[in-house]
Amino acid sequence: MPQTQPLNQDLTLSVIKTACSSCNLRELCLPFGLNLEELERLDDLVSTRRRIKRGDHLYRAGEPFDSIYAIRSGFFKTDVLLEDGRDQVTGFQMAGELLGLDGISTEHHTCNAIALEDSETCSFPFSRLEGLSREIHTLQHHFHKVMSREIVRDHGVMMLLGTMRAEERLAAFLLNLSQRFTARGFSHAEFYLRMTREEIGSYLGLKLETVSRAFSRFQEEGYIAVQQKHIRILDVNGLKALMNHRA
Amino acid sequence: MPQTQPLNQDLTLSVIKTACSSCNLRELCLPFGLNLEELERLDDLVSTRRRIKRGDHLYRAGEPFDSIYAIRSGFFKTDVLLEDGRDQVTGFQMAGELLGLDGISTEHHTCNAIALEDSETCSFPFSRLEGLSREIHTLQHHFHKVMSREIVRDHGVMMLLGTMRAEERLAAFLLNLSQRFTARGFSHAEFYLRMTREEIGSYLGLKLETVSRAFSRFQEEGYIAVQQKHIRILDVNGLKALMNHRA
DNA sequence: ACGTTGGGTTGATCCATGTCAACCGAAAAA
DNA sequence: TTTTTCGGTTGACATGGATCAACCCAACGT
Repeated sequence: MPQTQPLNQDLTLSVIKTACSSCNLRELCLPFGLNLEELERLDDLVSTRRRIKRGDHLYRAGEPFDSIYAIRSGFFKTDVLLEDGRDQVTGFQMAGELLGLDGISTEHHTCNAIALEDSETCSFPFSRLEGLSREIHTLQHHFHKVMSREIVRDHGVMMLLGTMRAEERLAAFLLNLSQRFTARGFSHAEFYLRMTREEIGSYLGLKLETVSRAFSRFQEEGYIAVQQKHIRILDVNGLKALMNHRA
Repeated sequence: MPQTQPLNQDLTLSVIKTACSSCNLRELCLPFGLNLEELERLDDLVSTRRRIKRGDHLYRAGEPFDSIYAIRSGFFKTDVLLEDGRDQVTGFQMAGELLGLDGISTEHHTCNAIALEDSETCSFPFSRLEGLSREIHTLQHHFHKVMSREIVRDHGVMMLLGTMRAEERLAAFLLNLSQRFTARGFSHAEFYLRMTREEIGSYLGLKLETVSRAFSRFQEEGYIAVQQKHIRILDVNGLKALMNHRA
C-alpha cells in the first residue's frame, strides 16, 4: 500500500469546516506560502465544497465562468470539443491542482471538466479571489505562478504532440504521472490509471490501439508491468532513455 | 497597400516619450480598458523600450525572468528546445501581444523569443506590474484575462496538433493569422509571412516539405495565391470548409 | 554581372500510425 | 448464474506524412 494521507487530528472540531488552513494539500494548492492569518482570510472565501461523482461534469464548455476550482480529492480530465465532433483531452488533473483558469479569458468556460472518479472540489469565486490577491501579495504572486505553470505545461504538451513518436509520448506521460503522484506522497512506481486507453490516446494525439500496443511493448521490454489500469514502473531509466534517444 | 497605422500627430513633443497613453496599440495590449490617470501610472512603469534586430533574441530559455514584454512593432517567434536537440516553435507573436508569461512560473524563461523582423518591445518589470495591478483593479483583471487567453490559445494548438491533418492545420494557421492581422487594421486577405516554411512546420508539427505541398494544393484549389512569403487569401470559406470537413 | 546561399518546390519511396476487424476478459446488469 | 457491455489487446492492411534527393529561384555579397 502506498502511504495514506495523515488523518485530521481534531475531527470533532472540524467536521464541517474543511478549510485551506486545515487542508493537507495547502502546500501544493492555492494557499502555498501563506501565513496563518492569510490562510484564514482565504478560508472565508472558499464558499462551497462540491462532490462530483465519477463521470459527472464539474463544468461544461460554454457555461458562464465565475469560480475557479481546486481539487480536494479525486481525479479529473478536461476536454475541448470542435463543432465537427472531434474532441481532445487537454489535461488530467489531480488533488491540489486548479481547474477553470481557461474561463477567465472569455468569462465562459472553454472546456469540459469531468470527474474520472468520485471527487471533491473547493470553489473560489474569482472576483473575490482577485480582491483578496490585491491585498495579499503572496497569494497574488502564487496565483500568477500557477497560471504561468499551466502555460509552461501546455508548451510541454505541444512539444510532445509536435515532435515525439508514439512510444516517446507514452513514456513522457507515465513519467509525468509518476512524478505528480510522488509529489502527493504516493508511490512513484505503482499507480492506477483513472482514464481509459482512449482518453490517454486523445491526450497524446494517438489512437487507442496505438496506446495499447505501446503499453504492450513497454511490458515486453521490461520497463513496466501492466495489468489493466494498474501500472508498475520497473525501469524508470529505460523510459527516460526512450525519450532522449532521437536527434 | 494595406492600411498603415496613423502617424503620431505631435512628433516634436513625443519623440522620446513613447508611452502607453500615446500608443495606438493600447486597446490590444496591456493597457486595455484603463482610464487616463491609470494609463499614466502604467507609463511610469514601462522602464525601457528595446529594439531587437531580426534574428536576435529578446530573451533565451534559462535566463532569469524579471520582465514581461509587449511588442510595440515587429514580429516574434517563441521556441522550446529539448536536450536531445529537438525543438518546437510554440507561437508567433505580433504587435500588441505579450511575451514572457511563461517565465513567471519558475522565475526563469522557459523558451526563446526571437525577432522575425526588426522589432521594438516595451518592458514591464514584473514585480512592479504586480504592484500596480494590486492598485488598479482593471489592470489586474485584464492581465488575468491575457494569461487565461494564452492558456486557451494553447489548448487550440493542442487540438490542432492532436486531431487535425496537415492541410487542416495549415488552413487553421492561415485563418488565425488573417484574423489577427485584421484586428490590427491590416488586410485580412493579403499579408507577408514573416516566418519560413520550416518554422511554420515546426509550429504545426509538420515537416517543411509537407507545408510546402499544402501551400501548393491550396493554390491549385484556388483557396489562396502564394508567391514566396506573400499570401493572398482568395476563398476564406474554402479554407474554413476544409477544416470542418472531417468527423 | 556573377556566384553563392538559403529558402522553397516537387518527385519517389518508406514507415509509423491509423483503420478495420476479431477476439478476450472483467465488471455490471439481468 | 448467465448475459451484456465496455474496455483492452492483437493482427492485417492502408495511408498520410516523413525522408531523401534533385532542382529552382530570389536575394545578397563581391
